[in-house]
Amino acid sequence: MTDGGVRAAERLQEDRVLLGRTSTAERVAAILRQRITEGLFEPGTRLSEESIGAALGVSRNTLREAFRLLSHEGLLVHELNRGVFVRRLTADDVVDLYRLRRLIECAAIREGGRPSGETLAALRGAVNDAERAAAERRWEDVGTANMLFHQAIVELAGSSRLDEMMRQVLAELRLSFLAMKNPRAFHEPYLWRNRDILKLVEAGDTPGAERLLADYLSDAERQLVQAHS
Amino acid sequence: MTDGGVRAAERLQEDRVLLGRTSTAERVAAILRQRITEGLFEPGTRLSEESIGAALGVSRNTLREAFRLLSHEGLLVHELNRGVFVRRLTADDVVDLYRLRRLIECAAIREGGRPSGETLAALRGAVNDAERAAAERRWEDVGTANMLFHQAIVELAGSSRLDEMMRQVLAELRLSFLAMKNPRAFHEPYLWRNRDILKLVEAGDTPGAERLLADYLSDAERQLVQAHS
DNA sequence: AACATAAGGATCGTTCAACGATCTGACAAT
DNA sequence: ATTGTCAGATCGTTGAACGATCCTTATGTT
Repeated sequence: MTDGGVRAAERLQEDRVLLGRTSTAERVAAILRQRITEGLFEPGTRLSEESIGAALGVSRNTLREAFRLLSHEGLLVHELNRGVFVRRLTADDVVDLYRLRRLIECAAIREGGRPSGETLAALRGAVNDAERAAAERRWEDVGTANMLFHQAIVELAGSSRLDEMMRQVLAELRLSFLAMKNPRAFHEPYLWRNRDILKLVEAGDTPGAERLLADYLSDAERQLVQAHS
Repeated sequence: MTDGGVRAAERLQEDRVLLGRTSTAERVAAILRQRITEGLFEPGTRLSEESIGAALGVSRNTLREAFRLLSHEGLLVHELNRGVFVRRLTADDVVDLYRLRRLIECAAIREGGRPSGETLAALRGAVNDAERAAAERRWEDVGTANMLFHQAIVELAGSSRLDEMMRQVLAELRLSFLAMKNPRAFHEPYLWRNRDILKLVEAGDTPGAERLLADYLSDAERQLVQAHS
């Protein structure tokens, strides 16, 4: 094989993740995740193996695997011999989740070196997506884009495990967003604040970005805690 | 019901978690976890559904649920249509894991308020267990007790989710301990360092404890990274 | 000899049907 | 009102089955 061929083959290795086929259980989990986060299944409701399995056309065994995936994400809670339920978050849960967000996101900004081109693109893309969604009055999508922005913030640290932890925190947090009756009033203001944070990150002003981020998180926590009590 | 009866019933609610029975899949996962961390299954080996299922006398479906649990803990990696393998940690993995340990444990010490009687007992118990194991030359158990000590450190923060994250980090880290050929030389020194950290925590010297802890983690990381390259 | 192709076996992914175990709710007995 | 009992619903687990995918080996081609 030529040198060029070797180099091309090496580059292809990066595409292996794109090639990742998904099992039926994972696809089922993705569907349920979507339905839960959009509020079709309210927190506390039980997800019957039989009815959902029949509705989706998958076997009980496969559905159970999907349930287990979502339980590990924190979206469902599994009670032995009783089934799985959509998680119901308490105010304490929200406090705990925001404690983790502060810890994870601030550490990522503080200890993350120069942002790679890839994450920088992700940050800008998330802000742009949020603005576009806001312009079209799709407030749920604004929330999603905002969350992707913060996921990208964590990527600054360059730790795959930290990324995974953040993913989990945000997945749970989505449940708490369901409690906000006015999505626009809740999500829209953070759009501007994210853009401000992005500017400081781009300028290399780490302490400033961390300060803005901390304020952001405190405000969001306050709103959500109030909605959960 | 009398007032006393009501109060007693309320207190019983705290015991509900103790009542948690375990499914077969969870018990199977516990067995496999034990076997993996004690090195019976070396990193990289494939765990066949058929042979292990037959050996343990459980069906393939149940075994697959156990595999999924351990995959989420990071002990196994699942490759579609190829099966599950005992995770093989790289030097990069060790670096990442220690970055998380520093973040989690230092934050727990820094932000944790007065230690509750319960966690204080756990901290002392872990140190005592480690010393007893060392006296009896059970070096693997010394390592286990040391890890329980650091788990208790994280409990200082009082965050159930942080506890869970730490559990996961330590579970993966166990895999890296397998690479150390001399368990005594590796585990024994940390016994004294843990006792020193405990003293400072008891004395309320938070910054001092954090400093000792950071040194501890740096040294351990260095040893493990070397063993993984 | 190097490469491409094909065949075969092993293992996984998924489904299905079945039975025992457990939970829940309702009704009867005290 | 409390307790005991029972039936229905649902979960936990099993075993068998079949297609899909991967790996290895054998075969053929250049």
